[in-house]
Amino acid sequence: MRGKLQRKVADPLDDDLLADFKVGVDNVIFSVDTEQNRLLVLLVMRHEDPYMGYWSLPGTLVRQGESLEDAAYRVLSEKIRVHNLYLEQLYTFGGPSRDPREAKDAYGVRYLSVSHFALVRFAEAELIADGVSGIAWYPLNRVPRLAFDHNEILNYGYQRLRNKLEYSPIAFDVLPETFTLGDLYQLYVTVLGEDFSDYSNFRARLLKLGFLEDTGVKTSRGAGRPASLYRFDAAAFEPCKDKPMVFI
Amino acid sequence: MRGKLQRKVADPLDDDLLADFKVGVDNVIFSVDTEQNRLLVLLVMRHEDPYMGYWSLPGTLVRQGESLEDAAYRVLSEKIRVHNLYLEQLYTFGGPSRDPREAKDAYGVRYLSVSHFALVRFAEAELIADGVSGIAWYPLNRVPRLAFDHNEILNYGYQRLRNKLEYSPIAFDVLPETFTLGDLYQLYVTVLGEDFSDYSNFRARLLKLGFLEDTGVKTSRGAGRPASLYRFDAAAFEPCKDKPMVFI
DNA sequence: GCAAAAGTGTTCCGACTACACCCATGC
DNA sequence: GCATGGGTGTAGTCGGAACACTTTTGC
Repeated sequence: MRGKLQRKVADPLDDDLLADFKVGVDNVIFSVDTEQNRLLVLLVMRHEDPYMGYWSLPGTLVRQGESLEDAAYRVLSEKIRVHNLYLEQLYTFGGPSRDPREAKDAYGVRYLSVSHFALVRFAEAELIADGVSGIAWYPLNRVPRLAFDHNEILNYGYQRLRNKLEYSPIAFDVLPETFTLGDLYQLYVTVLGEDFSDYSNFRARLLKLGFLEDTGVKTSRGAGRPASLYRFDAAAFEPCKDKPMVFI
Repeated sequence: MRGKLQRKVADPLDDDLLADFKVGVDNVIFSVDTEQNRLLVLLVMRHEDPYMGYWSLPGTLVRQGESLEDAAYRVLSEKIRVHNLYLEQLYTFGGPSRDPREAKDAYGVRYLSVSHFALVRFAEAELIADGVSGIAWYPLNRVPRLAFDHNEILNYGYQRLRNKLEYSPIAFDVLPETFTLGDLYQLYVTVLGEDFSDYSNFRARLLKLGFLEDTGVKTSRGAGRPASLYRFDAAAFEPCKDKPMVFI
């Protein structure tokens, strides 16, 4: 049972010293409601101990044969129906005793959380209500005390969101196929804050980068001059890849 | 045995579906040999299957009661004696079948690697030879095919090193208490490449930032004008924190 | 003196800031 | 007309790139 193959380190070490882990995936799922200028995060209500009655990040335990990323996508698809999204791994939280269940377990099973960060298109995202479990978009500034260390994970995810938005084209993963520069600006303002940049400078900078294609089609939304619809040109963006591109 | 507390997801799910994990920590440990202008990574030779005879990143399995970070520091301290270093979590690699041992195990135990990235002071680092296991600094451009997915992890770590060096003051964690601006420049050139910046511009930029304190002491190394020894002033750096500081 | 390395200064140019201003629509 | 939002232009400024130049040492 405990043959040579079971040993990894050079000096023979009893397997009993090693921790056994259940690995969970917790997702920080963001969405931007451009109508109301709000940055939202998806939370679910827990109906089991520990932390029964607390809101938490949507998560799951990783199954056999399932990759971490697959698990992250599964959590997401169990909670919302959405086509356009960006998802990446965030950080792994794995200190002992971050999960109260550890103490109760004679064999010292540890619970580790590989957190992921996602940005989804709000207009398109349809929450899946399974009858019992609560699920809701929370404005970021009204998030309550969450289960486990999920507040910490959420903060970490928020930092990542801001960085990604500044240095990567993830906004286009979450905007419609065509969009106005006003839409794009709104998205940035909602996440980064009102004073991150002047609109006309933002506009000039982005157009100069050359990967936004003007479709020529105009759209009118209520009062004001109709806006051009633009399209993100992935091919034209290629050269900008790797290069730090700053929207600040 | 499988009571209510054992269940996490809303719909009852058999625990047998969940994967059991052993969690490993693999470290990408970098060091800069400024004498020879080489970027080095620490590798150890494997003496067990799988991948017996291959070089690999130094790693270990996480023990009971041990945090991920603790495990990372333990690996490091088992391989080298060093006082000054920077260490942070890198990424978690956890796809199924990334470790050949998984297939042989009837219970489908998975091996997950929480990789860490470290930068240590080369002059001070003393390798710990334990008699049997090979251990060596490899120049980054001469790294062979490594065990597992360690080449991929190494690449990921190298990207992180470059980013950190550009945006964080980690260089000062790994330089002596006092150093010349030439030393600092050498470090940057070795990691980022010859053409990352002109020396005098690099110099002017850093001095203007105001967190390098001139000790007044001069040092002469062979020919050439003696250089001032500088000290990193952590207090003066505080305001620069968070702000993106670019050395490019 | 000469080479080598440290340190200073200067010019050019592109990029970002902060506005002012024109354009096209709904009402 | 006028409010509203889209779109363009410009003057001032800051900072980085490139490179010339000076200073201080060893030999």
